[in-house]
Amino acid sequence: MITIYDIAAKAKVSAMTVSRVINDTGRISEATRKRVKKVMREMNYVPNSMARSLVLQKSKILSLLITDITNPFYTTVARGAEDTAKRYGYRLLLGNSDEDYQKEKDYVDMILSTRVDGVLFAPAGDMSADHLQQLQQHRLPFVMLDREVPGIQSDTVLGDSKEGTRQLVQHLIALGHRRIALVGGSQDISTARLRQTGYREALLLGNLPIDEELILSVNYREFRDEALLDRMLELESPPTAIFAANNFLAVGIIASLRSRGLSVPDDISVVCFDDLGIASVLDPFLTVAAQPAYQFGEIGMQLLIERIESGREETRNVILPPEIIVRRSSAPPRTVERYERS
Amino acid sequence: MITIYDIAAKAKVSAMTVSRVINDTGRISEATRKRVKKVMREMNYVPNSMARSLVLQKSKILSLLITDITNPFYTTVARGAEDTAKRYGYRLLLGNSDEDYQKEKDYVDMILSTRVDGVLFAPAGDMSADHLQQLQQHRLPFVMLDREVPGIQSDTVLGDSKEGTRQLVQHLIALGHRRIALVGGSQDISTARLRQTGYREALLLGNLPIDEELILSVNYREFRDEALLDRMLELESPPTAIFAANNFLAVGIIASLRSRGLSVPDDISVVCFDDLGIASVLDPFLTVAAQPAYQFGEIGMQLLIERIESGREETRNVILPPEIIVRRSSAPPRTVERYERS
DNA sequence: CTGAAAGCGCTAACAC
DNA sequence: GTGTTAGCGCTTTCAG
Repeated sequence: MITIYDIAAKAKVSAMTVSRVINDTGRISEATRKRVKKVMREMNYVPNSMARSLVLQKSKILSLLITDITNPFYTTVARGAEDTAKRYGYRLLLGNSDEDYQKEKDYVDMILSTRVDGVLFAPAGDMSADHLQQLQQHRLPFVMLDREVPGIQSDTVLGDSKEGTRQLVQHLIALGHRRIALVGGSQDISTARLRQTGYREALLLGNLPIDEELILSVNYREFRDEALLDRMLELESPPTAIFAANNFLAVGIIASLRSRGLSVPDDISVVCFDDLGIASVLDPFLTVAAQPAYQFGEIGMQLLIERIESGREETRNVILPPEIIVRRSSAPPRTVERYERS
Repeated sequence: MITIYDIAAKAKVSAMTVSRVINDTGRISEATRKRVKKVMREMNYVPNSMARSLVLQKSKILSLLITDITNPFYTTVARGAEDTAKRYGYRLLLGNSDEDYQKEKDYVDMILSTRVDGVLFAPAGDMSADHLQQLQQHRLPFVMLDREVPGIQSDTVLGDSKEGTRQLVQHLIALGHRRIALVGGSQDISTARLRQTGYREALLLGNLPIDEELILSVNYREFRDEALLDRMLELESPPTAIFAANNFLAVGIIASLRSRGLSVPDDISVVCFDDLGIASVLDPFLTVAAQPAYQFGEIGMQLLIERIESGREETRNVILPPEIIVRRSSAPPRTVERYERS
């Protein structure tokens, strides 16, 4: 491995001079600078950023920890984060917690030992508090992304789950739906809670009763609760519409419904939070509350980097509103349809 | 920052002993081991992996460089790579070249200076040879992913572009299509070349003439060549089917066709390489040659790690065959349909 | 404008 | 079983 000493020897200067050339610091005569640069090129020298990090006590590495790298929402977040990190000269260490607290913990340990300069952190849920506190204990700056965690104070970039859900459910009500189900996420995730709250508020505002039998809490990542869905569909008065708390749930539910011979939206409407990426271009089908995912990543990174570099102390909390996009998956319920036609 | 010396002092041992406890090396009495561990816990000590890397001359960091983090194919590759890296105790540095040689170069420099142990590398194209050679010069192990680069010898994990394309085009021919267009990628990308070759072979095998007017080479990442498409559609004898060289192109083309009032597959069939992730669950529409993306990432990582850890010298080349999935976007051409019905 | 010495946090090699 | 010494590649500080 070639070091600055090799360069120094060949260029007949000291290691310090080489260092100064690399970092453009201090005064150096144009002659030696040129000579050193030439030698570096000839020897294919690449500075060792690990060694640099060790003495500088900063790594120029940031970590992005997300919960599902396969979900188009987080994929786009990652793109925003990556672009922005690169623009500011940071490298990006990627972590995927899979909504799993244990994996998340492993990553936090790894992040700490890597001495990254900061973390853009999408928590798996409320129990991530332990992990976040660990970061705080080590004075490692972080920005919480997409979800907040009770008891943890930090910069945040969040959507507006309650408001988006309210609008989506009100859209269903306006279409004439009276029996609207909620398939939400685990209640230890802030967005899942807020989406349930938004749902309840919308029903209240619409003077509709809240039926606990129409409320499900399942795993965010994948819908496989066929039995629960069955039970709901076999109720005396089954739902005519379903609000799914995220895109993956919606897709799973629609697949389930279809396998039962039910059609969306003819038999039942489905709407959800978060858009579907390329799927929506091919087939604009799902009515959604689309969130500006790229900006989640971009703004999150900017807050993080700014905090690292400026040492800002006050926390900043950004809320990015969703956009309701009405498409074919939501339609009036059958009964109303018949009624209006008659 | 807490170091092993702090731990050593408090536990009344030498730094070396602490190091041995951390790494589980050498013989240590159970008593001191316990004492040291206790102190480490009390002081919230986390080893500094940078310092460790510096002396060990290996970082336990691998780099994943892909060309489009937004494409479901690479997203799934990333998931396979990430899972596997984690399983073997490696961290993952993420890079996104955007099919851009300059960005790719920036990442290669960054990778080199980070002293990662290896790279899983999806090259932007043939001109990535420079970058790959740079890696070789520095003896940095890498595995080429998805695309090969002429003149570069290394482990590879590739699909079978020619064969997949041949099958897809033969499927179109079997449906009765005689005028089949190719919308392919830039010819400095190995998969784009092979897909064009497969296309030509299929036509030859089907005794169909090759019409250069039906062959387009555009940017892989996004279809925005409306004028070229227009020209093709206005030919005296326009295509009744289009083979798109990847998923994003297919989606772009379908959107374009629809904006012209053309329906897929009623007016024109479209098939492509690579599936669409969640989009295919929601709406199984596109006929595709689906590649096992997760395995691209998983096997690529395994080859890389094995090469790093075993020092294997011979190169290994894995080919993962695609699976043809016939769906609604391909149907017999109108004329034939009429003919068969009469 | 350039250099020498010291140290970032850790571990390999060698004592005892 | 445990400790000492030296050094990984770099930059800071202080001299000159």
